[in-house]
Amino acid sequence: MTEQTPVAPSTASRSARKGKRRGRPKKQPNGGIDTREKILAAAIKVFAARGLSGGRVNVISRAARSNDRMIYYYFGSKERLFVEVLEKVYRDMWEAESALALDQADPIEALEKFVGFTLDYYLSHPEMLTILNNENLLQGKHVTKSKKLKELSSPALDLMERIYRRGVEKGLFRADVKPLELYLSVLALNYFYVSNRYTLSAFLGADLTGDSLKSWRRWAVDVIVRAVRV
Amino acid sequence: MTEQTPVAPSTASRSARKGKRRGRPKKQPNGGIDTREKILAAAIKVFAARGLSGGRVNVISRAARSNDRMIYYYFGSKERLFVEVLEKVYRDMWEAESALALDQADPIEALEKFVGFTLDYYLSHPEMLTILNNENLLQGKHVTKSKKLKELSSPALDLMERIYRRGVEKGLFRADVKPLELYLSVLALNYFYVSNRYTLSAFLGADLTGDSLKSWRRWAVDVIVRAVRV
Amino acid sequence: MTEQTPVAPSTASRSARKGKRRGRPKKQPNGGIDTREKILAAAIKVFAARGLSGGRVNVISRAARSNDRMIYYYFGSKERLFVEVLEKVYRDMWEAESALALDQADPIEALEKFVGFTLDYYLSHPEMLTILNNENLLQGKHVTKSKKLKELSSPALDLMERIYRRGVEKGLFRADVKPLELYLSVLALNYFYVSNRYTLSAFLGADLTGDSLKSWRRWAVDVIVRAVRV
Amino acid sequence: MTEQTPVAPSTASRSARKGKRRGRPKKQPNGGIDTREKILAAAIKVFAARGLSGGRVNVISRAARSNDRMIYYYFGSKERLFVEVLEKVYRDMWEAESALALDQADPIEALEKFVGFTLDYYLSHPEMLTILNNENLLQGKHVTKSKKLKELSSPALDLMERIYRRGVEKGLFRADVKPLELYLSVLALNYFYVSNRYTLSAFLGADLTGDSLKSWRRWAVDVIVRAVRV
DNA sequence: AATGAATGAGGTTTCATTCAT
DNA sequence: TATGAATGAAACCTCATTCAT
Repeated sequence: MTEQTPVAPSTASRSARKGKRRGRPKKQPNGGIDTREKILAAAIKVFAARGLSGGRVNVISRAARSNDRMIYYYFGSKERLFVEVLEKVYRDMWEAESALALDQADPIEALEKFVGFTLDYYLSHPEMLTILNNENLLQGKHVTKSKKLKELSSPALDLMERIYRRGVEKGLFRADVKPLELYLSVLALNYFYVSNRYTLSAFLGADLTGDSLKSWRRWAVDVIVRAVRV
Repeated sequence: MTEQTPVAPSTASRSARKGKRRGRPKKQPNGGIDTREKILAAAIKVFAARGLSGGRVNVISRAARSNDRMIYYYFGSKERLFVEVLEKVYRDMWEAESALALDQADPIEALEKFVGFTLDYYLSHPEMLTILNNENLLQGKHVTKSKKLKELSSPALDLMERIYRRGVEKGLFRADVKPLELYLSVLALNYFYVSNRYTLSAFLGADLTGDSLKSWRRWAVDVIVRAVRV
Repeated sequence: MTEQTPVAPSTASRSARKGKRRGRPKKQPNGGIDTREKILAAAIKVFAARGLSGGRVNVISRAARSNDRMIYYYFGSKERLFVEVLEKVYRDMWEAESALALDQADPIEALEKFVGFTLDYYLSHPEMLTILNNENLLQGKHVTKSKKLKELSSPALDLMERIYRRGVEKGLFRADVKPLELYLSVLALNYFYVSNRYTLSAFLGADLTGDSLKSWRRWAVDVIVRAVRV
Repeated sequence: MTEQTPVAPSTASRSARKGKRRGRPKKQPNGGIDTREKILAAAIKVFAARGLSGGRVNVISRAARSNDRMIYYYFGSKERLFVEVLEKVYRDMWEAESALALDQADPIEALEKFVGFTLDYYLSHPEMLTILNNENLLQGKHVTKSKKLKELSSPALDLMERIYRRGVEKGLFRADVKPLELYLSVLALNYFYVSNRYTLSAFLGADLTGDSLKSWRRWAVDVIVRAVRV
């Protein structure tokens, strides 16, 4: 599920319908809620691939095998659809983070697993990165608006704090580290690598998948562990 | 039904309208090249603020105190303008990097300075980040196209390689580090922090300037140094 | 120089403008297909009067009492609209030709009627000529594209073949004539006269309507009949 | 010299010039009048290939290896350039017609040669046809304006009158024919065939060159001769 | 719940033409 | 004579959105 997928080659002209089609229009209701989900899923792909302003309502509805009108029916506007996309993208990530059961593990090992998880999540959900980039472009405009997002917050940060504290208690980690900064560093190393792989590989002439990726994974773990180890 | 019918009074070719121009035209040629520069500068701002698809040609030309037409005169299309913007943004950074004179410095200190430089550059050139993000969104489409960009490459990577080698020679750094990964890590830590400050501060409820920024600067240096030190 | 700068007050996505619409929108849906027909009819007039490149989308939509957008809604592009115009113009002529019931008539008389019909059709459908001229200018570009046109073909050619054969059987016509060439000659004589009347009358200083037209009609019939008569 | 030739692939974007070019502009005067001729020649091709409204000033200047400005320098406007094109196209044809020395020949043979000449001229100067078609589209607008054109007139019509008179005198031709109509018929048969070859061959599925052309040539001569012979 | 039709505003691009040197 | 720079007007086309059924 890369942002390369369907999303339609963007050229397809919406219309040019011939005068033939006269028989009653074929409405195919399917329970309703289903359409909503399909639109949301399509919107994630499209916004991820083209950004907010580049993602066309039309392209989304087409990718959802529905029609423009339904987007307004369910979401009211393109922008509100985008907010829902943001919410879903975050919620999905937080759900995945919640499933991480690292509280019992050895702190160092927990750290390693957390780094790996982050990298894997970004790799398997690249849409998350581009959508966040977009939100950063707009200076957090929608994130700020969304009540849902403000109410929640990343379970991973809490997790990181717990891991860190246990590491300190066990005498494994130095005590003068801010868990938030540690946490952000994990994100940073992985976010950058995944998000910038296209421009990077253009310059470095090497693709950043395969062995390079494995090497980076080891390196990122190493950097993080060394950052806290006494 | 002859072709004579209403269809409007007009005239087949636009030239027939000649002489009707009213109000004195205010053309203020200035040697040409100047306009080009102004457009490029304006485009950097606008694309940085709104992205490629969100950055309106019209807004750019106005910001450059010129008119749409000149964009096409000098650049041919919005997209080619974007490519030039990309080129300029990279070139500017590489020029700044070239001014770094860290070859004589103590390797550790050189590393520290390099981290600091990167952070400062991103902070003072945030347009670089959003423009790169956009390019990543488009999967490096334009970077790949630009011959200029492919021919050049970051002086900083070379610099980092030299610093690292000297550190190893002096017995300060461990020998099993890939300079490229070290280099990317410096970028990653700073890129992420600056690029994501809006969404991050929305979630973390704290702004990431001021003291937080100072703290991050120290932390980033620390992370990098620890990553290579024996 | 942050992306915050002036650059205009706007908003990245157009949707933010919502709700500002003033004055009541006057949409007058009419079942749809009607608008399509009106556009097509208007397009015939406009393209006939100004050619493909001279025929402005804007002028067409206004003549159809609709708006530009609907042209794209129904036809996709100006060029596809032109193709449909071509198709319609041909189809209309072929329909008219189909109504010719000349199979029972005396071959000579049938020939005469056919010549007259052609002249009359061109006179009453001058748009046909200019549109065809345009297509010839473009070297048959659109005719070649249209599947519909390629599938069909002029009933008149068949008719001409039948008339000719009967004439030969009855010993009225000489046997060494190619019906296709005979047919083309009928078109040629009438096409030229009607199509070139403006330039011709400019040079000849006489208008080609009225008596001149009557005279030409007799002449054309005469030429064609003499061409085949034994 | 078909209208297919250079004329530039129409896609070439006029500008997108880089900021490099700083040295003094290279003016390469060449005697002046030469440029004028080159523009006129280029304009004939371009207007022939695209019509008046479709023929871009820019494309013309480029095809003439000059620049837009020179068109205005020499011709004042696109439309006046078109008028000159019209004039030249007519003048060239009249010159060719003047070279026809058919006054001594046998009337029948003269007729045959005249038909052949017309066909050949159209075939070798297809630009003539499309440019005339264009002028007809515009209802003779420019032809009417041009004083030069009105002062002159086709030598061929005079020639035809002389041939016809001699034919009548010799008892070869019937006496009740209007030479003008005879003349127009010659033009018509050839004009139609050459002008419509693209659309015709699209429908008839056969190209109209080669053998078909030879056949048509014989046929046209035959039609004309039969039209006047007693 | 679902959809075809309609639309205003504006987006990118092109055009003929003029200015200034 | 020649040319680069500049420009208003408009061309084609697209977008998000609403109406009406």
